[in-house]
Amino acid sequence: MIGKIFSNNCPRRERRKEARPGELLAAALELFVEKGYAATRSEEVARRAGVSKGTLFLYFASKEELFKAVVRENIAGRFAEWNTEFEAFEGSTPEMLRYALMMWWERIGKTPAAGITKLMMSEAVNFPELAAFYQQEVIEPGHELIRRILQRGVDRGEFRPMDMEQAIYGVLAPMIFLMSWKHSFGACVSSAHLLVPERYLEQQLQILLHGLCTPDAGHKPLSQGKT
Amino acid sequence: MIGKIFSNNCPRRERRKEARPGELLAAALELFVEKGYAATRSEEVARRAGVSKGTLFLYFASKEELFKAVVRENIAGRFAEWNTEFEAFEGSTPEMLRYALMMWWERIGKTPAAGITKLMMSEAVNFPELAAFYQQEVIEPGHELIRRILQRGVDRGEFRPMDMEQAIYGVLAPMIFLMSWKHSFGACVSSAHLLVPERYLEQQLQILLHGLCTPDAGHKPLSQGKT
DNA sequence: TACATTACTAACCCGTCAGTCATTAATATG
DNA sequence: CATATTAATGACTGACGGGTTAGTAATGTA
Repeated sequence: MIGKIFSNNCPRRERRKEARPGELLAAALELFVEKGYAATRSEEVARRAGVSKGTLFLYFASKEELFKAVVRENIAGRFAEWNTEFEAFEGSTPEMLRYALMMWWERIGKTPAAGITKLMMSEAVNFPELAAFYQQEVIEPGHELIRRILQRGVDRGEFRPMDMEQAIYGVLAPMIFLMSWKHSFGACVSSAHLLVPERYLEQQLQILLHGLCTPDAGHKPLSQGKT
Repeated sequence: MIGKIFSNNCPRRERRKEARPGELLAAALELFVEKGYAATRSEEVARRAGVSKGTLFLYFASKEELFKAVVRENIAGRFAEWNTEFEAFEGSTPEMLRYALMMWWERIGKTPAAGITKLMMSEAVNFPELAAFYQQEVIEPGHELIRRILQRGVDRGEFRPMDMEQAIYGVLAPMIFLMSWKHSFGACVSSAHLLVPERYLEQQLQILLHGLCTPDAGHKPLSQGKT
């Protein structure tokens, strides 16, 4: 755990060089997600990790470097793995899209890491260096991943030909909205219950695939039960 | 001639009690949208409105009250008008949905007012009082408006029956995402051109209505040109 | 002209926070 | 034990920003 409390006879100054960076990163992730980048006090990060502020700056050169390390640890480092996973996928592209959405939800969306994306949207304007970093390390790989899925669908005749760039945002938007909402108004009691992530994603997927309209002709009806 | 520092026609202290509030609100809107709530310095708002910081606090009790006034002026005050406009609408509900999206884009989305929504998503967690205010004055009326449109579609047999609350977010998400993106990464050069609002909205509408799948049977193909 | 009112300003107060550095103590070594 | 090394500390600094207020000047009124 983070932030041990030493009751009486414990030494004030533990020396644990190996463990500090990880504990500081964990504390930083929590606080950045909770309060945003600018509003997070480095002293509080340190305290939550059970050290003093000086120690934080011993392991990370600045608040900005600390944040970059958090992003690398929690998001940027995972794209390689996902790319290979999707190259091996064998089902239909609609299935692939569902799989991608659900996997994303399990591994990012429902975890604290989702808060980082929301945070970056919030602070990109005020911290252009962080924005450029995020653009390069997260946004571009993410777009590439979605683009490949959609292209596969078009190539196999499962999706209509489409304006690819806009369609990428069509897939991205529901996910980014979900993260942003969950970490903003979703955290306020009065509206927390209205948006139910799993149901929302399921419905977004149905909309993406079939739209809202009634099945005019031989159009398959909305069947939510099975894979 | 001796000590005269004010060279010519530049009076330092104009007295224009009537004009100040409007000018301060305009300056505040610009700066809040540009930098966010917390990052906006009240002194800069004052300077942009051509007065000193003291004067700002003469007209608005606090930074928070200033912000609320900006929200009222630019968003909250308009729902009544929109509600009556939609009650008089006579076309099909898909047409109504398109009209709503396009009208929203013209009157909010493409204006600086859109930045306020993005801003609120960013700072809701850190300023719960502002969040509650916004929830009450903007979010709830907005939801109600969308709910009415979707319900009309279902009642008239144009839309499938649906989980109404999640579907509201299905309509809201593309709009909110567009605002957020436009005012965050959209403002960074490297990705600004990728998301083209008008085309994005058009495609979102097509997706909402017809989905991404190929027209299995008598399903209309995607025709973007006309009304 | 003399005096009253008030819109406006500049300077100030007080709290906050990223980052620094002299000091302290835990460990290693002999 | 003595001594060296270094992980860890927390008081300190300088800059910043919301809000206040004593005082100034524009206007009104006689």
